[in-house]
Amino acid sequence: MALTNYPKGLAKREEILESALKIVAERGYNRATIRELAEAAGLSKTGLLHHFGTKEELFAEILRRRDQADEAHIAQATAAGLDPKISDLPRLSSGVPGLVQLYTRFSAEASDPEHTAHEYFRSRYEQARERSLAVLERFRAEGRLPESVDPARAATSLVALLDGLQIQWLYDPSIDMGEEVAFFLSRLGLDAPAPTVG
Amino acid sequence: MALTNYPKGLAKREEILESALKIVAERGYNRATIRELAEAAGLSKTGLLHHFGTKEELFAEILRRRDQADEAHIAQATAAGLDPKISDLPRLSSGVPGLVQLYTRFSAEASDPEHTAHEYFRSRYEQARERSLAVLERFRAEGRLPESVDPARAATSLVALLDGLQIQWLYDPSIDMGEEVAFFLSRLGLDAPAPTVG
DNA sequence: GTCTATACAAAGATAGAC
DNA sequence: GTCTATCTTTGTATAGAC
Repeated sequence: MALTNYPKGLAKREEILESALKIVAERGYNRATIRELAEAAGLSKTGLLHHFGTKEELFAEILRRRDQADEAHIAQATAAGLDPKISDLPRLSSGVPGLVQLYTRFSAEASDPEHTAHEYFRSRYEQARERSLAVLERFRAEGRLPESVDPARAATSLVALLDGLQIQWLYDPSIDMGEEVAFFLSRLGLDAPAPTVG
Repeated sequence: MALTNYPKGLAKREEILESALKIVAERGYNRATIRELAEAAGLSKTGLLHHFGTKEELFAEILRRRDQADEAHIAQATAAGLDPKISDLPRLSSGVPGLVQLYTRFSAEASDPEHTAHEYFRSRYEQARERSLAVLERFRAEGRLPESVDPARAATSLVALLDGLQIQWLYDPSIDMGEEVAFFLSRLGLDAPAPTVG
């Protein structure tokens, strides 16, 4: 099990991730077996495992990519002076059923401290809370967030809300995650305009 | 694969569920294999499967039991005139790591419409929203909930919050789910005393 | 390093005897 | 109603070819 940095290996990993992402997005996590992912990438089971070691590590990598893609979107929008809204977050990767399923299931599975991806999720949640907290504290400093709101509690709740909404949305796509988040933010007592990410 | 109603079968199923619940609660879902659950219940793999058909149905039944136990707790407290608080909800079965892991992972897995437990979760979420909505509308009628709050949105968010908090709590047990829920309810503008369930 | 073929273990499910 | 034996699928480990 490698993870080399040679050009050919890098390229192949990229190719594998891309086709795996497509399969998961289209057919869901349940149906994504190693054999299937390998075929889609045009190599044997073991050929695929050579690049990622285990199935779990492959999926962990897919989720890291998802995070990166979301980051990139936000950074790009910010650079373009678009001031991305927090309530737009669900419209990113959180709107792709297969990925949401992968993310939710994996986050439950990896709650076992022995799991390969445990540390990834632990620190991911920690960071999510910290980032939310930083945004809320900025609002506080700007006088846009009431003194009665504990930013730390609000940050944890916001992260939880995003996770929970994704699950319900899988069962009922008519749920408007963006509106729900906007609702929550408005209940925090944030004054207009709509709060931004960065 | 049966699910008979003969006394002996019923008793055995009860016994299986009880020992399975214990194993899942103690060691988590990942490590709970059919073989292990069968041994704990004192029969063979197939002996166990005879009673539930598939692994998935066994676990679905465990979750139904969890719901029923929670219901019973609430009903009992209500009968005793204790007026159970919404913010106490997380202290019920939501405080048992193995069960929370099972619940979360299963809810993600069963988002696939083909999954045995899909309908169970779909209607469970629907009911959870409806019940929350009913409570909030009662508060509205009593003049305790501001007109500015859309009860339906608040209900969906409340259910999502409970789900999301459980996941984060698996990774960081220092998160106080009860306090977070109380925080959310207070941001809805509910006046004291703390809102009750029934 | 990259990859294939073979072999293997564990899990869930099925068939049929008792 | 329960068991033994069998089958299939999944993920993984090993050996070795290019």
